[in-house]
Amino acid sequence: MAMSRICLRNCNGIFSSSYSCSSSRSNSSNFECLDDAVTLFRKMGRVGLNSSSSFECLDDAVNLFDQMVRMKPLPSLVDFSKLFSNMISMKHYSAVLSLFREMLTMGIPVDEFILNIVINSYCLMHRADFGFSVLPIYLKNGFPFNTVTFNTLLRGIFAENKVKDAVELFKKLVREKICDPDEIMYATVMNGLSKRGHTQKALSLLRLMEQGNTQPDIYIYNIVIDALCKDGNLDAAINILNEMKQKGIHPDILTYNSLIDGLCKLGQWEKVKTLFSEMVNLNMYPDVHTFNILTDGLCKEGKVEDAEEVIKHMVEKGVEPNVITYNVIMDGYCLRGQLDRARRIFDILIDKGIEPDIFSYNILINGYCKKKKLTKAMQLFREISQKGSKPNIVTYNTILQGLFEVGRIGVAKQLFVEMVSTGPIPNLSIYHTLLDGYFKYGLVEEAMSLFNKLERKTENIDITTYNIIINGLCKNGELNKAHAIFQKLSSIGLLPDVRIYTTMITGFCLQGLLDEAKDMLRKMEGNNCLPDNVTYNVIVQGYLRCRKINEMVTFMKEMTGRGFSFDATTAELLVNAISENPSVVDMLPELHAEIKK
DNA sequence: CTAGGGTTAG
Repeated sequence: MAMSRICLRNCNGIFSSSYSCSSSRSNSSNFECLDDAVTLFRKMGRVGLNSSSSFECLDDAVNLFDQMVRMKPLPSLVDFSKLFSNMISMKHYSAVLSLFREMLTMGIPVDEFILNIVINSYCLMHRADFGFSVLPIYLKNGFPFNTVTFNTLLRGIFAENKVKDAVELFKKLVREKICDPDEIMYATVMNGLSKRGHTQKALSLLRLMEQGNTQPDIYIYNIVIDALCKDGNLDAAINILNEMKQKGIHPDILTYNSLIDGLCKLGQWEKVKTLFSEMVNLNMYPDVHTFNILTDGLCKEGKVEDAEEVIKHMVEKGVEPNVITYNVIMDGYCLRGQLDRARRIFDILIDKGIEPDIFSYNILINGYCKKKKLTKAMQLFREISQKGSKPNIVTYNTILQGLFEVGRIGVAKQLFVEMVSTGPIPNLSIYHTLLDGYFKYGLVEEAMSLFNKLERKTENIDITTYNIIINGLCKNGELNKAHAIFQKLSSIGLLPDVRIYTTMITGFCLQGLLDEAKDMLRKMEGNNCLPDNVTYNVIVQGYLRCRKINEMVTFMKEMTGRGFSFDATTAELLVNAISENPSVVDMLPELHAEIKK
C-alpha cells in the first residue's frame, strides 16, 4: 500500500521512473511490513530513531513516517532527518523527496539538515540542477547556507562529470564570499578534479590552500598523492609525501597504499619493499587493501605464484583475504590462460564461505570468452541470476564480445534484446561491441542502421564510435562512405584523433591508394596530430605490399628518425620482399640490424 | 542527536 502511495505521489514529478528502478520491492505483505514498522517504532521509543536502525523495506520507512506525522506533539526534526538518512542509505532517493513534499504540504516546518538531505537525494539521482531549486527554501526560512549544502551540490555536479560547472561554482562561492571553504570542500573539489583526470588542477588547489587560512590535512594530501600515483607520476607523489612529513602531517595507511599501488604498476618492486618496511617500522600494519594491491601488482606481471605467497603471508599475519583478493588471483590465472586454476580459486572462495560478487563472475566469464568457451561462459552468466545477483553492463559487454568473436551473432542479438528488456541500460561500450561485431561479419546494413539511430542523439556517440564506423566501412569495401563520414567529422565538432587518421590511412592502403594515404599522413601532421608507431607501420606496410620500395624507404627513415620501430607484421612483409628480391637489401643499408631482428 | 570528504578488483 505504501508503495502505491509513493508512486501516486510521484506521478506529478519526473522521478516516478527512477523511483521504480531504485526501490527494492518487498515480497512480504503490507501487514507484515506494518507490524515490523510498529515493532521497530516501539523499540525506538517516542523520542525517535536509534541511529543504528534500519528498515527491512521501503514500506517500513513510509509507515514509520505516517506514524510520525500523526503524533502529537510531532517528533523532532532530528528524527525525520534520521529517517531520511536511513532511506538514502537504502537508495530510496525519490521516496525521500516524496515524503519531504508531504511534510511541506502538511505545514511541518523543516530545518537545514532536512534540506541538505533533500539536496543530497537529488544529487544522488544525478539531478544536481534540482538540488539548486531547494536553495530558495533556505532563504524563505532565513537559514544561512552552509558549507555542507554546497559540498553536497559540488559532489553531485562532479558525479555528473560537469567538471567546469563544479569549478565555476567553487570559484563563485569563494569570490562572492557565499561560504568559506573548509577542508572538506577543498577535498570534495580536489577529489572531483583528480578522479576525472585533472590532477594538475587539484595540485594547484593544494598550492592555493597552502597560502590561505585552511591548511591541507591528511585527507587532502592523500587525494593529491593518490592522483599522482594513478598518473604514474611517482616522483611528484613522493615529493608531496616529503612535503607533508616536513609539515608534521603523518602519512597514514591510505597514503602508503596509494604509493605502493603506484610503484607496483610501474614494476618498481625494490621501492615497494622500501615503502612496505617504512610503514611497518612506523607501526602501521598493512591491511587487506595493501595485500590486495601487492597481489594485483604481481598477478598483472604474471607472477601468480608469488601472489599466492603474499596471500599465505597475509593469513599468517592475521589479515583475512576478502573477495577482491581471490578475484585478483582468478584474474591472474585467466590472464595466463589457466582457466582451470581460476575455476579452483572460484571454488575455494565459495568453500571459504565468501560470496562471489559480480566481479568474480565477470573475471571468469571473461576468461572463458577469451578461450572461446562460450558454453561455459553462458552457463556462468545464467548462474548469476540463479544466485539472486544481476549481470551488470560489463558482464553483458564481455559475453557479447565473446559471442561475436566466435560468430554466434544470433545469440548475441538475442542477448542484446534480453538486456534492453531486463538488464542494465546499454551504454556506448555495448553499442561499440555491437557495431564492431556487425562489421566483422559483413553486416554493414545492420551496423549502419544502428549507427543512424545512435547518431540522432549526438551525445550518444563519440570519436571512438566514428572510428569503429570508418574502420568497419573500410574493411567492407566502402572506402568512399568511410571517407565521407571522416570528412564531416569537423563539421559536427569532433576533431579526428591519431586513431581515426590511422584507420583512414589503413583504408586507403587496403585499396592500394597510397597517394591518398600519404596525403592523409601529411594532413594529420598539418592538423597538429602527430602520426604514431601504428600509423607509420600501417603506411610502410602499404608500400611494402605494393612493392614500392623507394617510397617505403622514405617513410622508414622518417619513422626510425622519430624513434619508432617496425612491428611484427612490417618485419614479416619486409623479409618476404627481400626473399623475393634480394636487391631490396641494398636500398636500406642502415637497417641491416633492424632486419636481422 | 540529524546533513557533506580520502584507498582495492573486470
